[in-house]
Amino acid sequence: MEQIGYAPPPPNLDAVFAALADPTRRAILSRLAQGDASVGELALPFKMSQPAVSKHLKVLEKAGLVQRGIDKQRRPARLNAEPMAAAIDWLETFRDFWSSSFDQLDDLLESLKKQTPEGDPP
Amino acid sequence: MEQIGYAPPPPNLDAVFAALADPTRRAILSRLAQGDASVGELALPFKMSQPAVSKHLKVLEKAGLVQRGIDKQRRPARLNAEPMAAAIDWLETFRDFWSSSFDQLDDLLESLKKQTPEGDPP
DNA sequence: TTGTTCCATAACCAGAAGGTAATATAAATA
DNA sequence: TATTTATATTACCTTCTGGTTATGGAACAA
Repeated sequence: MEQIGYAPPPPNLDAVFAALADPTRRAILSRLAQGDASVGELALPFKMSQPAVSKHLKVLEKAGLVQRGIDKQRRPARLNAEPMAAAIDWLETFRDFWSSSFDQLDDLLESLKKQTPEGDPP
Repeated sequence: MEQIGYAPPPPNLDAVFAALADPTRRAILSRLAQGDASVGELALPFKMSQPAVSKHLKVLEKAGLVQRGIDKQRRPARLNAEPMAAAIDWLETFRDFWSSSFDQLDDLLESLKKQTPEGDPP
């Protein structure tokens, strides 16, 4: 028995969000939250070919969301949620903006009477 | 002055995560966190054509992350972070899995000695 | 050894994504 | 009215994505 692919790369938000953008992959992650699963086990409930699932797993793996093991002929997948924390970290920087969504429309109407204001981007 | 596109659609995680998967779009969102901006203002710092930015804005709009206004010839974009909350909600369901990332490798090694366990998917 | 199970890989395809340049449109300005 | 400004739209191109079938290889089982 072995383990491959040590030292998962630092979370790449591009890859992480892209991986999460597919419903099949999110379902796979949810499934893996209940325990490791082989490719075959994952392929069953989704009416999809086995190679398709292998592809999805590879996308999840490159995003660091899944690690693979080796167990006889199987290559069990295990959830690695750390990149999700990175995604949340990024999203949290916007937290201020969804607490005050009340009079947001009023704000918009108001702000547009003046000219558009400040700001220099990345 | 007017406002268009009322009643933003309920957050679609597919669209939200896909929108977030592009670094230009994340940069646009960060920029908008500092204040509304017109298309031209957004296009400047990114060395990209104006139509490209318009496309990105449309993706963000469909994901509900941005609302557009009308101010004379301008169509200022405003951040709407609510869909981010939905994204976080989904991600938070995995929170258990990134607190215990210590001996995760050991866990993996251990679990693979037995057969793969339980679980029935979506 | 032979077959079977589990998975990966290759080749292929249609459609979506991300970019461009060129053009059209709408509102402000001269 | 003519021009300029701000944005959208169109047409086009290339690359990526998500799926397929077919095939190959490794490990177990008979």
